[in-house]
Amino acid sequence: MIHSSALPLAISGTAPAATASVIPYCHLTAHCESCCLHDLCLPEGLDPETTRLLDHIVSNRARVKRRDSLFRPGDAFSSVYAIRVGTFKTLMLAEDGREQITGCFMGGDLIGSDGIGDGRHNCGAVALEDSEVCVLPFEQLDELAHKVPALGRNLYRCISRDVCRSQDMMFLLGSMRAEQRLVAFLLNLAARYRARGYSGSEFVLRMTREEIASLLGLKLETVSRLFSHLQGEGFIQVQGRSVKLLDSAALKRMLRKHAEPRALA
Amino acid sequence: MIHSSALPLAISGTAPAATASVIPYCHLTAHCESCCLHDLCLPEGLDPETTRLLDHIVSNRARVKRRDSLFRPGDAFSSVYAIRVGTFKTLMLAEDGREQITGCFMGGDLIGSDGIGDGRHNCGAVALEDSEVCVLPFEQLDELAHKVPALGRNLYRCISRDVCRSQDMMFLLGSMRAEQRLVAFLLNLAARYRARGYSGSEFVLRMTREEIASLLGLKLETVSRLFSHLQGEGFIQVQGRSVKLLDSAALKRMLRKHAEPRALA
DNA sequence: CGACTAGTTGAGGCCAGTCAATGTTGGTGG
DNA sequence: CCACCAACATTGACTGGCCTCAACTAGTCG
Repeated sequence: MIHSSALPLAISGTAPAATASVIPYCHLTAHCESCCLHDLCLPEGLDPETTRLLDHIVSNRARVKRRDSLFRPGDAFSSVYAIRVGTFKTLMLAEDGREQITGCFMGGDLIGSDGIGDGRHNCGAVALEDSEVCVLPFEQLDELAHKVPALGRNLYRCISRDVCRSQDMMFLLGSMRAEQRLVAFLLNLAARYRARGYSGSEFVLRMTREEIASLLGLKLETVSRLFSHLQGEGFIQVQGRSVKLLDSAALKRMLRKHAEPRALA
Repeated sequence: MIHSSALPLAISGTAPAATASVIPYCHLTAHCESCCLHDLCLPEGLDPETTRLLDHIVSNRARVKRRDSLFRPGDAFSSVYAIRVGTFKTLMLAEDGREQITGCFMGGDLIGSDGIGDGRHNCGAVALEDSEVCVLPFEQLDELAHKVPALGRNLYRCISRDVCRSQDMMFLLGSMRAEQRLVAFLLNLAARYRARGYSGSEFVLRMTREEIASLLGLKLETVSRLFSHLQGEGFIQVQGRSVKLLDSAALKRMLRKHAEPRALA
């Protein structure tokens, strides 16, 4: 059982008490300017001076332990968060407690922008491993953006990309079969790891089968079976959460057609 | 057959030639200040002076005829659009030409923000009936937002709400059964019509069964059957595209449980 | 060791998809 | 005005992909 509700919140909405549990992060090593994710994150393309200004906005950098919530659905919105290290899932809760995972985010991704709209977070964010985020109080961010147009632009861009990401996900959920969904998920992960300088053909999943299933609108047994099947076909190699993509070209081909009526050999 | 690709574009990306086909709209009746959608749209909460400034930004108001595209997937991004009158669907195209509908938008909604991210529209927007939009060139909008912080805030809010809307849709596609999806869709429409001063219990669908099916990740026959079934249960009344919600409470109850194990009578 | 979590695999059932026939509606032209 | 046609919608019969239920394995932690 995941006692997520019993675990202490790393950061919770605006409650001052909660921030006390934030483990202080060494500021010497944490500057946008020198951050290796610079080009994937908010400061992308900004000049050094602006980057330094942005650096001052980052009120604190927080560690979030595995399974802790960065924010929860319904929490008052105050900040957006840039992931420095680690991985997060975003989720929504049904009335009966079941969770629907809506996204998987890694270093350089900005999360929490869903709260700008009406001051409350629509989804929650939970760390999939011990992680670190830069806390960007939105008030201050917005203020700085008015002084530095380029930053405002970048912020719009980040949020807009979130819209696109969600649209892509709706496309996946609305029009792909189970196997295609998993393949699309794997290829998406691969591309994002590659963009971050890691191997795009060999990586470790941060999610359980159940979490992957939830994200893809499937059941865990189905995901497990699909992994086995893709391995059987020689397209991938799976060992628990370690995945190796053996034939990316073949995988990409699987996304082409909706349901090929079994073409002849 | 929908010859959408053969139909003239009302407005297409940045090509100046395309704007020639925009049917000029009577400017006398089209001011944000006096627009009845004022409170649902970008100028929400802005003071009269700012609203007037925003009004000047609206370079033109365009009529888009039924089945015409306002923008297409891959089009260069230049503007966002506020719907004045009518309804639009947004869609994405698979390689094989099939379309996946990702949203349904009506008066007051802002569409096109998916293009801010990387300068190209991720999805397309097609009018479901003869419609009118306010064209908001993003460059100018952004510029004005720097002078008027409140406008910038509203713009962030609008885009963020888009993120929430997409998340809600992912929740629907990922965790609801067919009937629940249709019910959620109907209740969502009802709420939006109500917010616009129309009846929330009796309205006309702007989409075909096939379009509704695509939006909900189903097939048209399934949607048709579900309509018949909901009518049979006495929850709604359907006649083609005219829908009457007879028992909203019962409909809302249907969204509660994932799959009730057939409770006894 | 026992308890628990995570993952795999099998058997069977059901929901929604597929295929197909028919009915309905709305626009167009004789 | 009606005939005609195409698009839209409904309904039935059947199928199959994914879910459900269940058993079993492996790894981890107190």
